[in-house]
Amino acid sequence: MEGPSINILVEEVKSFRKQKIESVKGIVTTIDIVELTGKDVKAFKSWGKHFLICFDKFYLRVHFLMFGSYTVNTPKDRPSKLSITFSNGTLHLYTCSIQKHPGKPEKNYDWSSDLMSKKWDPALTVSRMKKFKEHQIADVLLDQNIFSGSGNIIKNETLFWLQIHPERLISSFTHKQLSEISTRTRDYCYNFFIWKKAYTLKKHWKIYGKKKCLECGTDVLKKPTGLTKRRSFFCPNCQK
DNA sequence: CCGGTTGTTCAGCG
DNA sequence: GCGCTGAACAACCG
Repeated sequence: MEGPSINILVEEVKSFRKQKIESVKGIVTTIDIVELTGKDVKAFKSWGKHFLICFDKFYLRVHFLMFGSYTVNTPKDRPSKLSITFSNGTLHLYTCSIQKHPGKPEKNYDWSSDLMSKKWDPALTVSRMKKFKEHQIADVLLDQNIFSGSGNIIKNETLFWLQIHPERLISSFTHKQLSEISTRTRDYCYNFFIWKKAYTLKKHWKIYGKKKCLECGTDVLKKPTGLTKRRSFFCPNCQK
């Protein structure tokens, strides 16, 4: 699950904000769920791919990784990791990593790297990119400390949009190009958010999962690239 | 039905 | 203590 999806989740649970937890259940073992009962949720936040459930003196950090999912109200046909019931509904979390952290998330998170945040800072992003001169752009676009919330779909689609080869090194770009890459990645995240809410995300994929380049008809290459070895889909003709 | 994956963490090594 | 590698985990889709 990529960053924009977490922002959609935050929207979906808006009605639970500032509500008291009536009951909890789940198979999660990393936290003590009993103590959640009766507490008020102060806020739901996101940072990158992290979904944060904030309480007065601590917060829960939920990460959905590859296979995580959630539902609001309608449970799935298997036990949830954690289900939180309020007077007006229940949030069910499945197959995710849940951690409890003391204090406020503001102490641990810097939103200047979060692509979906109002605090996202393009100049800081470019300066962070420049520290990885000999790394491939595809790897840097997956680095959560630089592009918090970016994932493999966002990486591939943004690089195709920019007609950039995923294995190009950071050192091969000018400052202006790095700036362009960062702002387009942010723009793609906003599109992802809109498209996903409209259930038209897949329809907009131009390279991810494709066999032929939609621009020129060339066979799309599908290759594990860089240190991360995540699959890069790219057109060897269009992307330089 | 099998192979692949919208991802991260950690053990083990040199 | 570092950088690097591969394993482990997990559920759904085509």
